[in-house]
Formats: sequence, structure tokens, C-alpha cells
Amino acid sequence: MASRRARSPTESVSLRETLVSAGLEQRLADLLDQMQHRVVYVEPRRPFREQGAPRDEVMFVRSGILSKYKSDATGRRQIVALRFPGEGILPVEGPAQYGIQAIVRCEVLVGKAKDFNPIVEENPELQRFFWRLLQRNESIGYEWLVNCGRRDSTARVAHLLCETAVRLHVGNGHMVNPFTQQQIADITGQTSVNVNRVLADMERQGLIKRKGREIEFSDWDEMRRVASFQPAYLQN
Amino acid sequence: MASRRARSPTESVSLRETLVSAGLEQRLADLLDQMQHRVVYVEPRRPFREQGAPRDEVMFVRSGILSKYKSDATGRRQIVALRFPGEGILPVEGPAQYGIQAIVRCEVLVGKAKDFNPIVEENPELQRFFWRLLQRNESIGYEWLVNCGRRDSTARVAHLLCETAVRLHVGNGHMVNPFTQQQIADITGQTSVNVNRVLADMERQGLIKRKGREIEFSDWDEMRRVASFQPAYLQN
DNA sequence: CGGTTGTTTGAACTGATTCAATCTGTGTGG
DNA sequence: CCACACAGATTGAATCAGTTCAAACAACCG
Repeated sequence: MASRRARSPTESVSLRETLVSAGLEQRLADLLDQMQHRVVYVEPRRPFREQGAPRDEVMFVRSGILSKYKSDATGRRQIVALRFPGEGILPVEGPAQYGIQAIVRCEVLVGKAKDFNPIVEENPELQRFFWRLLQRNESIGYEWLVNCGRRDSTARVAHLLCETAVRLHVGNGHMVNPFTQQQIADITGQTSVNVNRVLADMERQGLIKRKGREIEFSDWDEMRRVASFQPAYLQN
Repeated sequence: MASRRARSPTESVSLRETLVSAGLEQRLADLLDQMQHRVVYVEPRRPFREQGAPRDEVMFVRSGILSKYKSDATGRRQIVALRFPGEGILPVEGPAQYGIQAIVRCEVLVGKAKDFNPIVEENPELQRFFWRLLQRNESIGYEWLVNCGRRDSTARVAHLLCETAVRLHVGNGHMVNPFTQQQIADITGQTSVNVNRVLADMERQGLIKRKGREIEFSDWDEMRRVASFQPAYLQN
């Protein structure tokens, strides 16, 4: 336990637990847990890390959702990746080509690259763990490209909702949709106006029911079909 | 030198040279060069590796261009990544979520994952090399997402051409365009018909000149502006 | 209550697709 | 050298999906 901040009594955050819940063996999680790290709370709507800044940190999401985003020269914003609880963002050498912002309020564990890298280098099993993590992220990135490049508006939104449900481990067909319509637009490469129409359409067609931010998948199979969602790419 | 096939006198292919030209130190390239590998020639237009097949191989492109692609359930095809000479495709555990096909005729060096992985694990410097490679690929993937999600038709094609020129180390503003218009469409998420119109427009506007497959960048600065091409993401 | 953030709706517009036909260049076999 | 096949490039016309702009509405919060 090397967290820099005092732990409040109600707060059960530890890096070890976070990693174990992400599928890492206890023994290996213990190794990383010795790394100096601190807990940061990230609020949505305000920039957390800027595009172009050095990124010599490891981050692991404990709760909430983080997004990586890029802005085009013309100012249009695209979210290029999401990090759900248990997932992380690894350090890069030199300036990062993307910014980081929260989708919803996040609890994030942050460590330093210079502490993190040697631990990983010394442990082949940790290497393999993070290697697989990178490959899963790559796989998700490819699926997002197919989504943006080749699917129509409805399928894109449906696909994002399916993926989100799986990554949040929603079991009962009932999910509190974490995204604003603008965020869905920024992920799927559309306008928020159109996302609104698509969601309304999906409800009219009986694919989902909505109450405020809650979404119920009334017909999961049909939803998957519309989205052409094949979850294999997530199980990498 | 452990290449399985006899080397013809005119053939100067070696894994070591390929890696050194990709920026790897001689000493480290020598280590990998000891790995069993063979030379394969990959023809465009016919599938080389199928989506869903196991991918327990390392590949390095010696000449030509390889593509990774995915097909949507509706059959629409999206190219999700390119590999230029000196670049490689690393093995994944389990079935691959993408197929591999040549853009133009390729010379590819293929080795086995079970030979490759231990060599990398034993050498922290090799790890770091491939780690950076993965991060560069990630960075390019993010840029492609911005391209597909947030740029208009012209900018997408222009951006692909700019990126290709840089990755091919074209210095004189003159490039033999390696892509068919259908391939450009499959990368940028459009139809070949529209790509044709976009290219014609770009020529009319004096951004490029075309002779068959040859492209001359008449106004590189303007081209970059139209594409909003910031090459930093390639130098990762 | 006023301020802020997010959702919903309408009308006009436009960029890209679709479908179909034609044209061009290249390689192959007779 | 010609005929034929084939891959790719080009063009037109009709259509449509998604954007843009603008305004109104709802929910939340200090």
C-alpha cells in the first residue's frame, strides 16, 4: 500500500483490487500494487489531460468511464477510445496525440511511468498481461473503425450501446446509459441531433425503452442484429 | 541466417536488414534474425489470412503493402490498418478478428509466435522496441478514426494520400499511388464512385496531378491544410 | 429563481450513395 | 497482330441519409 493520500474510511480503493477485478492474478497484482500511486477524481466536461502534453503516467480506472479524444484542425471532436473500470491507460514516450476526459465522474489511480515500466520489464507474466490488454484495445479500435466507416447511423449507435452493455457487465438487459447524446455523437462520428433521432427511432421500433438516462434492451437479439454486434472482439 | 528457403542470388532479403531499416539496432536485429522464418510472396486481390483464423505468426513486410481488414455482417469491407516495408504484424492469442490481404504484391517474412515470443521476453530492449511499435500503430489507428468520423470526403482521401507519402518516405512530391480507388474507399469508408469524384476534384483544384497511377503533389502545403494532416502522430 | 446542461423537434439543404452504363488500359491466347 | 477478357476508372441521374441552423423544452442545482 503506497498510496500517497490518506484513505478515507468508506473508500475501498486499491490498485491491487482494481487489477484483480480486471483479470490479473493476485500475485502479479501485488507486484504492481507496490508502485507509488495516488487516487484522482476526474470530473466530466472539463479537460483532464490535454492533447500534446507528455504522458508519463499509468492510469487505472477504478470507477466511472474515461475517454481518449482527438480534435481535428477544424475543431471537430472525436472520441477514439473508452476505459471502463479495471481498464487502464499506459504511458507513451513523448507527447501524447490524444487528450483524456471523463465521460462520467471517475475514480482513477495514477502512477508514474518510471515506477511502472521497470516492474513490468522484470516480470514476463506482467508483460504478457499488458500485451494482451494492448491487443484487446487494438481489436476494439478496429471494430470502431468498421463502425464509423461502414455502418449506417442506427447501426453505429446500436453497436456502441451493445458494446457498452457488455463492457459494463450488464446482465439483465437494463443499463444506465452513461453517455450524453453529444458523447455518442463524438464516438460514432455524427451530430447530436441525429443521435437523438436514431434513439427515438430505436424506441419506436421496440428495440429499447428509455426513462431518462436508463435504457432497457427490449429485444437484445434484434439489437445485436441491427448493430451487427459480434462480441468476440471484446474477449481477446 | 535461418531462412528455410534457399536464397536466390538476386534476392537480398533478410529479416535483420528489414528490422534495421525499421529503426532497430543491429545488435537486436541479430537476435531476431536467428529466429526460423520464411519468405512469402503475397498477391493482391486474393485472401492471404482469413478473419477468425488463428494468428500464431509474426510477419514483417519487406516490400509492398499489407492491409488488415474486417468485413461487416452486411458484407461491407473496411481496411483497418496498413503495413509498409519495415513494419510488421505481431501474433495474437486465439483467433484474429481481422483478415490480411495485400494492397500490392508483397514480400513478407513470416516466423512462428512460439519462436518469436521467448526472444522478445528475454530482451528488454526488444520489448521496448515492439512496445513503441504498438503505440505507433495505436496512434495511427486513432488518427484513422478521426479521419472516418470527423472529416469530409475530400479531407479523408487527402489525409490518406499525405500519410501514405510520409510512410513511403516520398521526398520529391512524386508518388506512385499504390491504391486502387476501391481500396481508398475501403480505407476511408466511402464508395469508389465518390473517391473517383474526389480525386478528380483535387486535380481540378490544382492540389495534385495524375498520370495513371502516378500522383504529383503540386501544392503540398495546401494538401496538408485540406487534409488537416499533422504528421506528429507518425513519429511516435 | 436563474443559470446551465442536455434533449427534442422542424425545415431546408447538401454531400454522398446507388445503380447503371461506358470507357480505358493491360495482359493472354490464337 | 488482333480478339477477347478483365480490372479498374469515369460519368450521369435519381435518391436519401445525415447535417445545419434555430428554437423550444426539460431537468437539475445552488
